[in-house]
Amino acid sequence: MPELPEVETIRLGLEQLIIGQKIADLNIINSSSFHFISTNTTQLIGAKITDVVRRGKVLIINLDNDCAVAIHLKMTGQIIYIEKNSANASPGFAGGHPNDSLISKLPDRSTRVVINFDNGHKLYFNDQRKFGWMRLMLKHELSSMSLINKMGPEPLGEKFTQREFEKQLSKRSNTNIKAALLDQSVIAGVGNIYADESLWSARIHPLRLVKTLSKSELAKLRKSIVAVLLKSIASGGSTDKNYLNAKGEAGSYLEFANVFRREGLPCPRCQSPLIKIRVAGRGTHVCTVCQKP
DNA sequence: CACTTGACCTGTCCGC
DNA sequence: TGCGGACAGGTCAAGT
Repeated sequence: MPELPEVETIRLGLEQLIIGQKIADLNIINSSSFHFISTNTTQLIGAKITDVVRRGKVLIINLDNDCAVAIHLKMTGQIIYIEKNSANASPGFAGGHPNDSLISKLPDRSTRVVINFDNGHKLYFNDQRKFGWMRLMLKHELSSMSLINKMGPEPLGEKFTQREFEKQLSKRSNTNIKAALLDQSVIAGVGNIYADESLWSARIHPLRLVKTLSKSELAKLRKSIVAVLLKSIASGGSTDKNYLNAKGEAGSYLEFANVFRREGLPCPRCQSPLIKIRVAGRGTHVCTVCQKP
């Protein structure tokens, strides 16, 4: 379930851990978890990592040649970096690895791919449900990948203005607002957790049709999306079951969540019990007093 | 065309 | 205790 804040947290971690490192070899344990798009392993071996970027929920590791590794974690994917001999204090993890118990367990049965660096450090791609993927591809083909070229604006980017938000939503005017927020071509990176949290914050019921929302409601919603995403990044993302950052650490945002996975508990604003319904095929958390249908 | 639903997977939890 | 089934949700293909 990694959404924008979780992928961004991983990106921030990888940025300090793997830039400049040289890839020695690749161990593909589950073949459907790693795709070669107009490429092969020779383009990976010996390449150095130059930078790590993100587009929506997609993580992109750029190499010092014409290739990049694109990664989608879908629901249960993890990208975890482990240093050689990391049980001992090492330069990257003074005092030991933040999650020593994890190290002794990797690789485990959810490990799908391992990237080995020439210094002995490793990058694990774990994915319990095998929905996620890594793709070695040519950089110039990244922007034409259908997933990316259809993506809407980055909600934390300068182009995510009120005018742009309204324009994007007008593409889905006849559907409910929750389905629209989950549509990556409307906004990139919002998933189930942050759709629910943003709608609660803006006091909008998830089933409201987009075309019935007033300008002021849409303004409140846009601000709520930005605020919720920023707060989650500051908390290291949300760990529900599987999510861990690049160092193997959980995120704490769910401690601050107002509605997500809180059905039966009192609404933090009005104290009436939160309920769980199904919208756009997803479990959806709502306060029907604050968020009028 | 616009929108909704099912498939892809595996682990966990619930009821019997 | 064991077993079947529901559930978790991101994206794409198929269906309405």
